[in-house]
Amino acid sequence: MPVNRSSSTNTPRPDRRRVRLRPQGEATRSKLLEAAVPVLARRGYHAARVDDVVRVAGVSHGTFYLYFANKEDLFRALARQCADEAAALAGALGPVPAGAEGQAALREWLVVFFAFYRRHGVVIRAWTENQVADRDLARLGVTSFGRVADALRSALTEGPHATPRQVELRAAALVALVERFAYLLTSRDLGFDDEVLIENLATFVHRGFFAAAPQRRRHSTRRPEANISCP
Amino acid sequence: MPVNRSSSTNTPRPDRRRVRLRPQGEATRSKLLEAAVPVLARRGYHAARVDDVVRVAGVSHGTFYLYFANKEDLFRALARQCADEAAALAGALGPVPAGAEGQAALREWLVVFFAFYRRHGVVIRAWTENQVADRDLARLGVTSFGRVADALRSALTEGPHATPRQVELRAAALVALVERFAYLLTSRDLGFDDEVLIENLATFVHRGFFAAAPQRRRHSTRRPEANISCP
Amino acid sequence: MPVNRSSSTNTPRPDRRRVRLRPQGEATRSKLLEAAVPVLARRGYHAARVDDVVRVAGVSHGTFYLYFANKEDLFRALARQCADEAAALAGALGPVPAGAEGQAALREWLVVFFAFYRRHGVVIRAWTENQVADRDLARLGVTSFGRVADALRSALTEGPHATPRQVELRAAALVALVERFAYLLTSRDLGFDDEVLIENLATFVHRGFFAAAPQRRRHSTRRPEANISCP
Amino acid sequence: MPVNRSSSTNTPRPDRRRVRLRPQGEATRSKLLEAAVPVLARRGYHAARVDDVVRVAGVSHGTFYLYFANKEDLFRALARQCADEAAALAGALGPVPAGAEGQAALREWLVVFFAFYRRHGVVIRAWTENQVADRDLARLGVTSFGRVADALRSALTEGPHATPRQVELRAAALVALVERFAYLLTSRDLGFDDEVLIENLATFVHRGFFAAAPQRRRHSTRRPEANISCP
DNA sequence: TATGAATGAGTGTTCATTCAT
DNA sequence: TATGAATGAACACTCATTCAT
Repeated sequence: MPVNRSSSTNTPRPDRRRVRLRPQGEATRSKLLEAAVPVLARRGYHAARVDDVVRVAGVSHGTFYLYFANKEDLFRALARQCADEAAALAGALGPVPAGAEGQAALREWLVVFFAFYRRHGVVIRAWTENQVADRDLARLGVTSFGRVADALRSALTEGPHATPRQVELRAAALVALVERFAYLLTSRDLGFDDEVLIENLATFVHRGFFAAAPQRRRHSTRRPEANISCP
Repeated sequence: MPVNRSSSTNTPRPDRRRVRLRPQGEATRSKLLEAAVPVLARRGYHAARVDDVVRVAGVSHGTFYLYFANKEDLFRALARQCADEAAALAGALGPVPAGAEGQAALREWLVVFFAFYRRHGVVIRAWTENQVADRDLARLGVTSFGRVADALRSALTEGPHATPRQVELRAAALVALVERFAYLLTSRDLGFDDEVLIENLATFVHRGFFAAAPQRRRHSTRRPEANISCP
Repeated sequence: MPVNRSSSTNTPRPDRRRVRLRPQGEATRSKLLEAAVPVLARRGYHAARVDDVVRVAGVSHGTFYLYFANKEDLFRALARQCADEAAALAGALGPVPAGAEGQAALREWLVVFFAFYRRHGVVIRAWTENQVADRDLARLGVTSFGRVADALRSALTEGPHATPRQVELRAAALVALVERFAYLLTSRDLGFDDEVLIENLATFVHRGFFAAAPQRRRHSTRRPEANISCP
Repeated sequence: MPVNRSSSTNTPRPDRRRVRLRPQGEATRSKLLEAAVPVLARRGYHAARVDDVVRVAGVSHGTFYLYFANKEDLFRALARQCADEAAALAGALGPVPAGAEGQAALREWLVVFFAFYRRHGVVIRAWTENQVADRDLARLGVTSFGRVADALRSALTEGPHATPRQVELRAAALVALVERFAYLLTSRDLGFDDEVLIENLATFVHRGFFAAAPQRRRHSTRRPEANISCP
């Protein structure tokens, strides 16, 4: 397995890439970007081969290097897309009040998050698992994911006794939980229906993290089948 | 990875591995196993090079193949170790009652779990992320991790309205949460002190998952610094 | 020979070989095929190194694997060429009557056979000596060589008392004899001139195998130098 | 495949081999020699691994080098055994008169030859196919086989018009024929019964090569099933 | 803009041989 | 005399990248 010869500090090599792309070029570039997603998803970043991407995209081997300096550059482009969407995602989470409308808002956001994860899972995992050698790229990941964490943090109801530290940790726990569920949902079949899972997760997370103060449950009238009763 | 790329009916390869090992051989095998952990941790399974392992172990390249048929076989051995410890880990979690002693028990178990994760993180991640091509190996992972999830499940207080399905999902959430925190704790510096993190996580998880029924908090007298107040 | 030593269910290797070749590619492929002949002839199949083949062909190491999946695949390609020519060879042997024209026909065929052997000796020997592990390949050998044997068999004059079994055995003897002489002729210097050897062999074989019925020799008028008198 | 690092012109390296062997050592040496035969037969000289020999012999890896300087040395020892038996074999062929007793004598000798070939086939083939790099070893082969050819030659009835050259060629043909049949008989199943094959071959060869002068066959009374009628 | 061809450093694996016990 | 352990050069094969057309 030839080692990744192109590191973060690349010697500037003759870059044949066009700066401005005509429609056809843009289309090819998109095809490659599209093709990269399933390939990376299936094999992971390290094991993904340019050859696979190229075959899926239906272009020749050489064409790849017309649009990307190297494998990492492709990943960088994908990461930039991901970062953009992550910013949008962070912005999409408004206040999550304690009531039923808060839970609904949370559920909607989770739906968006899962869709986001379904597309960018590889990149996200490469970020969350330190697989990225490139400094700038890693920073981009931290920033992007941090933004989402920030959004969650500011949405979290800070209990009266919660220190910033505690809120931070709760936000981290929440991100971890949501990310991991997204991973499980998208990668392997958990045996749970998507709808049900999201509904339950929303309930669960809303109660556990966003409810202003837990009420003593007395007369539950919800269908017990479809939801997780928060303990 | 030069894969027995070869053909239909090749001459059988001989497997020179020792069956019974003397102390010296056993020591070398252990050295290799030990050496593999940091290498795999640093590079991941696919990118880990046998060369690195043997360099860390301080043995020659050929020696490796005296003890393992190939890279995957080394991984298999590591996985078996991991599976054994996972079984022990699952057995180590007794009942987690609702009170303070329950939280203490949970914290102790988390300490053990984190130590376990620190050693076997690579294997666990390879399992949880489907990086393992080998069927049996994957099954071993599912089994092992499932055992831990089972232990958690049976320790979970099943609320009056909780269906088995819900308990299952809660167990999954719990495993995901704990595993992810272990990952974060062991791989990158979260900026949290281990002790504090574990203490907080124990509190957090205990309240969220194991408390029989949440009481309306009124006058919290705990040091707010050291704990996360469960919402 | 790094054999797909690997394990149960490996990631499928991709086979980057070109399907349709342009003239340049076709030329390179031919170069490799050509180069393989002397290399295999000199070292035999097992000891032949890909490195030698590419050095002789004057291409890089990687190029080899652009056209052949592995060493065995190269051999397979060579074998297919050989099989094709063997079929032609079998077809080239018409009836071999008892007279002088029969002997001449036989001699011509021997010339062709020897040329055939000179090119495909390695493959043929690998076949006749069971060096081929691949089932299909071995079958191809049996078929090809069998075809030649069949041609000889049907050309053999079946004496009045010859059972099919006997004819079959005689054909086998004939093939063995001719093959072995071809081997001796092409591989080491027997000290005989090619022309003379072939002429003698033709005479010898014709008399021994194809003459309708041996006549009592009385007054031989042939030049004793150039021929073997059949006993 | 590590190349054969020990050539014909070996640098004299510390030879730990005992000069005089005690009974136990002699026994081990014999075990190795015995074990080498099937291993070489199955894999051929180049592909035979010391490891296989050692496993079959049931001794340790290091023990091998107590008795043989290297793989080639083992082969040399085997070759010397073969050469000795070849000499005996050559001596065993007395005159082969034209009559029935001549044919019987020939058959007996063929039986011995086939047994000889069954044991030493690998060595013989390595000789006849120039697989031996060592000069002296190759010469030993030529000598040994030549001795057998000489025996056949001197046994051949030299027809009135046969020049020495012709006799030589006939002897070569005879050796080639017999050797190849021995190979076919011992290595793969021809579908012929051994007994029948030898009987037929004896008849065939005797008529073709040793009969003083062929008589015009008129009233054959032989069972046509069991024999090949010489053409 | 696109392509098929070529490259070669890198990596996994084998196996003859040596060595310490 | 015997052994298990260790070695490392040699070899098969991969794949990111460059290039000529």
